[in-house]
Amino acid sequence: MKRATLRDIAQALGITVATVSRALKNYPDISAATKQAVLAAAERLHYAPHPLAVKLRQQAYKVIGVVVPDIVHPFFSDVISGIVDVAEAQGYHVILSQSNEQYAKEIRVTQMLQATGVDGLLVCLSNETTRVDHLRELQAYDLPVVLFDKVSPELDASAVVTNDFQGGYDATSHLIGLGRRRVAHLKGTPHPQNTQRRYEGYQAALAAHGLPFRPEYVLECTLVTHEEGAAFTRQLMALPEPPDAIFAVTDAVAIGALSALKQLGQRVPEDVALIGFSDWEVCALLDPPISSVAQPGYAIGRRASELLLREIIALREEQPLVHELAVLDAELRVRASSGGSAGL
Amino acid sequence: MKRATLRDIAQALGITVATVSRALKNYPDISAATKQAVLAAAERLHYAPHPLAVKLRQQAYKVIGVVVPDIVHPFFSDVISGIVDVAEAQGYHVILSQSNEQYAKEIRVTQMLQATGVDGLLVCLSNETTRVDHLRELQAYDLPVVLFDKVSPELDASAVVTNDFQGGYDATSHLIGLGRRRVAHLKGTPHPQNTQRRYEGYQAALAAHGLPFRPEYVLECTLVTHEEGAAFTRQLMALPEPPDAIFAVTDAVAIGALSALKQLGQRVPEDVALIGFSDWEVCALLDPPISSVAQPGYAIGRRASELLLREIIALREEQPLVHELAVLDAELRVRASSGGSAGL
DNA sequence: ATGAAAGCGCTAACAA
DNA sequence: TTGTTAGCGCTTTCAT
Repeated sequence: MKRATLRDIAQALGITVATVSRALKNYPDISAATKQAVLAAAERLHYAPHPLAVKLRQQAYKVIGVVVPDIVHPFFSDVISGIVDVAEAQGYHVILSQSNEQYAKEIRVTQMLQATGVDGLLVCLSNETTRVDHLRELQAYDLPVVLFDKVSPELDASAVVTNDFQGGYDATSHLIGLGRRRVAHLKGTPHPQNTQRRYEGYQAALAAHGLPFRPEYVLECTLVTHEEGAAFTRQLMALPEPPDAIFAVTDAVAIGALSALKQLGQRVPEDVALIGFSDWEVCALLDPPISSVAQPGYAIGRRASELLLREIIALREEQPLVHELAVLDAELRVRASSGGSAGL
Repeated sequence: MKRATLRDIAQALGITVATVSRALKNYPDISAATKQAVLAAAERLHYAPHPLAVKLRQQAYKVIGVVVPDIVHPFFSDVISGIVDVAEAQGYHVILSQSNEQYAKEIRVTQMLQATGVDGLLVCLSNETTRVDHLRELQAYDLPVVLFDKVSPELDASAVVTNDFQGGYDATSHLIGLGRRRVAHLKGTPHPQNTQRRYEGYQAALAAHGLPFRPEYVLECTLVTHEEGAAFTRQLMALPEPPDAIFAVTDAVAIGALSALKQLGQRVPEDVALIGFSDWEVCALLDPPISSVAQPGYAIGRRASELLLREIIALREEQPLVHELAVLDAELRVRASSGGSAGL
């Protein structure tokens, strides 16, 4: 069945497309009779407006593009879900792309998305990305861009991020609050900045509680795998004065730390308390369940989507557009690995 | 900066848009001089074709719509990733929607996607969905639809599914091959059919190995949570003759079974061997690591995407379109919970 | 209350 | 080799 157009209806009724168009969107000056006839014909012919034609005419696509490093990732699934929910509620659709953490692919997909005619772009930078010219370029074409999670201060754009500093601070304070005085940190790399902020939060918490910063208690994970977590934990426990608590930059690292500790015969949390970051579902299922700091993925997605849609609308109405940085708090989820009672 | 159009270039050069259009897509009959001039002007003005105009003209959007019950789900993430990879390689974009397992929302989003003008639709039916008229309707408008994972024989369309029967058969045979003779199954509900097929595979494996089907060894999970898995496992172990192996319809159920078994002092796999379905990442991290049957999510996404794109092209070229049902095998991942050596 | 016509930006058959 | 023209399907101003 061929798609019905306005002209099909017009011809069937012996009137013009203009009249049909008006009847369909109940314009004031239209006779009840023609309106009925048009509606009936539209129904009968299964008429639906051609979206491309409408959008070409109105110069608005009602589609936003999203670029994440990796679709298959619990955090990004959450974010995407938040983005989609907000966008759909406002009649927008979401086109999804992944950069696979590659700078070159990020450039390619952002350009493809622009070429597809999206009204705006939501981007989480890849780990490889240090320059943001490809995004500045898009902005130069009046395409609003909002960054989330992994962002860059280089780009003059709205952004939504987790409060990693607060997360790191809370995790460390929590361990100290348990009475631990030798708190180690398995940190991430300086770039991207997210994990660096967690490290700063760790340092700030030590300072705030009057504990010394001991460089031998800080090891830098470059792979951020559980194997690395296990290896570094063995290294920490081999110190003359081993730590009595470990804050891992990520749950993968924390899981590795847990298995290493168990293997070394250390009790968790009695001998060594442990906390991770991200709050993967696994954390709750391990033995003991691992405490973790939950990132507000869904909320980040919603917020980013809201900011972008606002900018799209502001742009269309030629209103001034002021960028906003939203920092959403991470939430401490205490479980047995840093259990309050057992740990003291 | 306003978007440059063909006319901008044409005016700047004192030629017509047709010539510009041709120069830009290196048509044969075009003078080297004008071609250079056009290219230079296009570059200077940052010209990019307006996607909506191109697509309206060519009646092809190069966008496909995807409907999944839930974006935040490891299996669907895999599928989506496969879909996106294939689509992007062919210059198509992917619009993502979720039905939240609700029939009404599924209808709404499929219609929204049609209204957005996608070239085709990839749908995983919600658990609530029993009727498929909303999809037949789309097909009637020449919109190709390909189902995946949760499909319906009611719809005359291509489909891509996991071989759940084979997965259930393999899991059960594996347990029997370990020497187990009292194999229980924590099954799913009859609808959707996926888990029913696993159950049928279980039954077939019993029969194939000459073991009796014992109804008291089969319990139906309606919530499919780990709490339910734990409760049913306690129920199984309270039987006069408790099972020596359990095949759980899902990893969540298997995880619950594992914790119940440990709590009851049963050794896994020595006393009771255990296997789940889906191969969640957690499985490998638990103690003992749980064997599971992996669903080929990424491959399903790729295949579904390929089938849909093929149908879109066939439709455009008015070629006959023959539907295809692709059944992809599930893969047994043996771990310690059904460890070959320890279990005998 | 309705029609005629222009135009969104692009492509392509036909002319010259 | 380039221009002219028509048209994709729709909206909207201007005229009637």
